[in-house]
Amino acid sequence: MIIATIEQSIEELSKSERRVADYVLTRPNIVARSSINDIAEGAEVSEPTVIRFCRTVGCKGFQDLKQQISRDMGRMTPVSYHADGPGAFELATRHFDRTLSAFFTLQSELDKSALDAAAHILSEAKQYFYWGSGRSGYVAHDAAHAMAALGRPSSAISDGDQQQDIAQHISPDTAIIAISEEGARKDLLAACGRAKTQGAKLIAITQRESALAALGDAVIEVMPIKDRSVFSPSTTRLLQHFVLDLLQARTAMEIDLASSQSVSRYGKSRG
Amino acid sequence: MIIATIEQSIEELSKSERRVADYVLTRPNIVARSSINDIAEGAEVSEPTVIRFCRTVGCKGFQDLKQQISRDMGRMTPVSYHADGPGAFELATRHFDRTLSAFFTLQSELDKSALDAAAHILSEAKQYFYWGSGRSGYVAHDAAHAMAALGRPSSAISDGDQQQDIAQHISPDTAIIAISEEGARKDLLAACGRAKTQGAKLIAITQRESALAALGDAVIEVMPIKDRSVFSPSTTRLLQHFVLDLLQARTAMEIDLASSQSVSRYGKSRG
DNA sequence: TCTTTTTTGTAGCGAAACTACAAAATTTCT
DNA sequence: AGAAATTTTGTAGTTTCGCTACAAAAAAGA
Repeated sequence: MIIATIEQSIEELSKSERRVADYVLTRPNIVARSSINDIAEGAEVSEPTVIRFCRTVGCKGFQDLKQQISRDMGRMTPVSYHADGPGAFELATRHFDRTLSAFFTLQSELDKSALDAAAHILSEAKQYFYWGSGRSGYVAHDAAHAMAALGRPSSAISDGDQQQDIAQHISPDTAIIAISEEGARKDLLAACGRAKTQGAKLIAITQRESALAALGDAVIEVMPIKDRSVFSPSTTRLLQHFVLDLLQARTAMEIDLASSQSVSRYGKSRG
Repeated sequence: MIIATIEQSIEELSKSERRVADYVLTRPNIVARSSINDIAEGAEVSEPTVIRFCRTVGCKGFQDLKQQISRDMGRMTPVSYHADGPGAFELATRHFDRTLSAFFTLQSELDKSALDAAAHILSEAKQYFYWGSGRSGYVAHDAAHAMAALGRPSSAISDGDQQQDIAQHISPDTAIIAISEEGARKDLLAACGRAKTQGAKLIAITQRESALAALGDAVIEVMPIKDRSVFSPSTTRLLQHFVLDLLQARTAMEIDLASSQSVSRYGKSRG
């Protein structure tokens, strides 16, 4: 943001200060590693002018300017991540690129309050079912495996019929975690709907505004990555894994918190 | 990704340095605006210890550390505000950081010739077995599922005994893809050894210099991510998934290439 | 237990950021 | 145009900061 600020306020600057601005704008990365002296020499002004420049563009001092520039650079880097360059055509590079940018996008779009809501549901449920079909089925199994470490019974079902059978007799203290890229599978939707009428809570890990998302008590949005290249690996399932890791960790915290609070309520009252 | 680097190298630090690490990790934003003195006092160590800490985690000095932290904070503070609970933002952020940096590391260390070698083996084999235990088992199943799209019989076995049974009667036109974080499971190693004596080819997806790696005809190195934080999601398995995606795509190309060459031999000879 | 190695802190140096003040340069007003 | 006022820029100096050299303390090994 500081870079933009400098660009905008460049007209209000004095002659010398403008030279500093030019110098900074043309090589921000270098400036972030330079001393005042370096910049004063480079822009051919005196050191205090550099400091005055910092103040005029809204920084507390030179250190502050450098820091804000670094921050900006951090924001810039991931966006235009080696879009081209030697070997950009190469398979591994392209795949890396695509995967990383998918993660960056997820990072910026992830709704943390939804994550909290989901973790809260899980912390209050007594048992978990992970439902997913096809490739999401493996994700479900993996997540159930990991979740078992929290001490609650958790299992994964990747068969639609089984899901429906279970939904018939599900108890209200159960949480369903439904995983689906598109969120449109009929059998999964039916099973989830049935489970909800039985009182179970539903956490949906799927695409925004899908039918499954509409059903969920908490919805963690994971966008399906469309990729029409000949050999299309499913990046989405990596994101699903990631989100479920996050959910597990968050739930563990939630449970931990709840138990320590109930301890203190009885054991550590002060007065 | 200095934050993740610090988290990962925390076990290699000395007692005092670890206190600095704790201090920095719990308030990175403040540290980015502090002097060495502030941090020395806050972490209750001497100033040189702080500098030594910077060096151990790979920074050039204290300034460099601050700058990298600022950069990270820029990356971590996207559009969405962290207006939600105290824990959620931190958790998600750190997890993103850790995951992305793992991918970056993998990218820089991935041996593409090993990938080619493995793809070549797969293109010549008639059937595939994916072997993995525990959490790697789910990875194996997922990969086998995806590989089936190439038209070769492929299956996943996550049980050690079954692996050994199969190894006994394996045919030489089989390729084993063994997936293991540590690469030290005895039953898996025994099965792989047996399969090799039967003439099968072995592709190892595991850590460098492990026992399993020593056995492999092609070895794709995936480093295990040590993380002793209370709730530790397995980033390594994401890398495994990724590498297997890459392998699948590369193999598809290889097969495609081989078939088109044999076509051209008869149909497109030039002269 | 004594030696060797590692870890941590003390003291001090040089450079860096910042301030106070004065000299130019620019503008304003007669 | 020329003096006063104002703004802009630079010089010199102060303080703080980052860093290094070295020594003390702690831990590990013999």
